[in-house]
Amino acid sequence: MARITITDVARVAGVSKPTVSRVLNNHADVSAETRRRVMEAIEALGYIPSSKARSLSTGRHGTVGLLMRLNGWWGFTDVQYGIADEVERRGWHLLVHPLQPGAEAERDFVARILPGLPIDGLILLMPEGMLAEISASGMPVAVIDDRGQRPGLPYVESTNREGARTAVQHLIEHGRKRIAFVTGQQGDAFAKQRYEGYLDALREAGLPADPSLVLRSDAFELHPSDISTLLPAEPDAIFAGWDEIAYATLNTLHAAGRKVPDDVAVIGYDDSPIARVMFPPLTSVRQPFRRMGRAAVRMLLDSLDHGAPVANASVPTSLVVRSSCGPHA
Amino acid sequence: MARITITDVARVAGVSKPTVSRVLNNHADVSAETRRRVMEAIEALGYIPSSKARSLSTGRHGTVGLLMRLNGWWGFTDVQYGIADEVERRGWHLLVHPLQPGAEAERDFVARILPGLPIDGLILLMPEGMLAEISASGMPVAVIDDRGQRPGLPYVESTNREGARTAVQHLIEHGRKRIAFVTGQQGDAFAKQRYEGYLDALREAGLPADPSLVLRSDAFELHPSDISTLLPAEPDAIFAGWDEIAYATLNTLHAAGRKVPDDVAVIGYDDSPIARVMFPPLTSVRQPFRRMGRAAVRMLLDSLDHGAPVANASVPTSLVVRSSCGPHA
DNA sequence: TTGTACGCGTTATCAC
DNA sequence: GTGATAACGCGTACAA
Repeated sequence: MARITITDVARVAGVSKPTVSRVLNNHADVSAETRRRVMEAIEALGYIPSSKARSLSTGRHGTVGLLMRLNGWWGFTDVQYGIADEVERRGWHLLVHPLQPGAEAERDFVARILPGLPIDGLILLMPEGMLAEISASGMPVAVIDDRGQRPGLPYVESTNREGARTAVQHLIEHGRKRIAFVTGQQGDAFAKQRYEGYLDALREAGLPADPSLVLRSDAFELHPSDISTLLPAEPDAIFAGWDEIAYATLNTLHAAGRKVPDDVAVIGYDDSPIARVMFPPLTSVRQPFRRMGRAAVRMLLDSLDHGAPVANASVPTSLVVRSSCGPHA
Repeated sequence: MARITITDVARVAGVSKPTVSRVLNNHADVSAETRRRVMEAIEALGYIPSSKARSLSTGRHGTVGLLMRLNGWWGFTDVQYGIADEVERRGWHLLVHPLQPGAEAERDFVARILPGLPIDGLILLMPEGMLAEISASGMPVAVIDDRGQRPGLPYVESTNREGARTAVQHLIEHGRKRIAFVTGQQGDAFAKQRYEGYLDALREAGLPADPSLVLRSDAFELHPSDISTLLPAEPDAIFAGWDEIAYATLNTLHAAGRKVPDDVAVIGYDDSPIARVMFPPLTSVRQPFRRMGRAAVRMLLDSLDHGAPVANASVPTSLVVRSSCGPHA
């Protein structure tokens, strides 16, 4: 049997095609009686609009794109769920495109692939280099990234500075006084902000900022040999820039014979899947990945739908308390 | 400036629209000379086909759907990457749709949402209940699931039985003789298959199958109080049905004062992100999630493109050796 | 408030 | 091997 089209609905309802279209798109200028008749016909026929025809006619796919890289980062799924859910809530769809690694592949993507993708906007998660080119290509974009501001583009970040402050406050509430801070990628905005939050908490508590308790490295990965350089300063707590560093910190402390949390409390950042199974289970700051995805969608679609101006969003973190900082206060 | 269409290309190349279309779609019946002229015009104009118009004309979106649930499972990203990559390789696209939890939401999905999605086929990852309804709705489907066969539907699984056998062989090669097996969800196919593989390895090595070394539960989560019931049988190795159970097993052994791997070796299944950070780091069987995603795409598109018959695939696991089974043999 | 006429860009059909 | 023409199903001026 042939597909049921808007023409069939119009015939059954005894109206014209455009009237059916008006009803479908909630235009105001349709009488209640006509609208009812049309709705009945739609229901009776089981009519479902053709997204194909609609796309051609409107010039829109009703689809938002999301790029995904090979080296799957554990938080990706959560961000994607937030995006997908918000997108569907607004009657749009989510297209996921795998991005091949390498600079050349990225250039190829912008030049040859992106223009052919059935999408009306793109959400970029921690973009590496090609942001400017994409944006220049005319594709509307929203960025989720906490490694630096994106002037002129809508972007979402989480409250790194406040999250870090909360973490250090937690340590202070547990009676710690000599609190160390370890991070890698010190050049990135998020690492700087977490350091600022660390200083904020110390200052508010009237604790001195001791440089010998701070290790900020450019590296992505920190090893026990790095972290152990902090031990002579006798910290009674260590705030790690993210959970992987907290893991290396725990190993360092165990190897040095320090008990966690009795001798040294440890707190991480990100609440990654590994936090729960560390020894001891790691207290950590959780980033609101789903909400960040949602916020990005809202910014993108608001600008697409009714030309909303470029906006930014900063969503708050929360603290997940386990046992690496000792018994609750 | 207006969009460049097939008409522009035809005009510049001095041919008709259908001829350009034939070139674009690699139809054989175009002379080499004409093809060259058309390609030149395409290049010169920077023409990019409209996916919108193409969809309407062909009746296809060129898009495959993937359902995603809220309770993000850690392996989802990998499967999705495999799917996305294979889909793009074949010139299709991937649409990700969030599935709301609850039976009612699932019914609503099949009845009202699915027919309106811009997709031509659907990949189901560990579907819960609605598989039959979806399949009955006429939407082509491929299933990735290792919890049981799906007669009449294309599905992908991994070699659970062989994977388990490899794990137990690994323990045997490390000199272990009293090897225990712990699993939950014993009713599911994958748990049964892993048990079979465990028995296979014992049999091949001439080791007795001691029932007091086997714990098969219906539960999803196992606790130290469950697992410790195995200890009186004095196992020198424990094969856990999956990594979460291995984690509970490690905790149980530590609490009982058994050293791992000296007294008892432990091996897991899945190579989940937590395996690496356990104490000691867990040796585990890795499932080829990306390849499973790829296989599902191939089955789905082959049947969509040239009506390939319903097929199944079983992709092999691999062993990731860490230190929970002692030094290498 | 409703209907007529047309365009969106492509592919398929059928001549030539 | 190539070209004219007709769909595909919907939205939208514009007219009534």
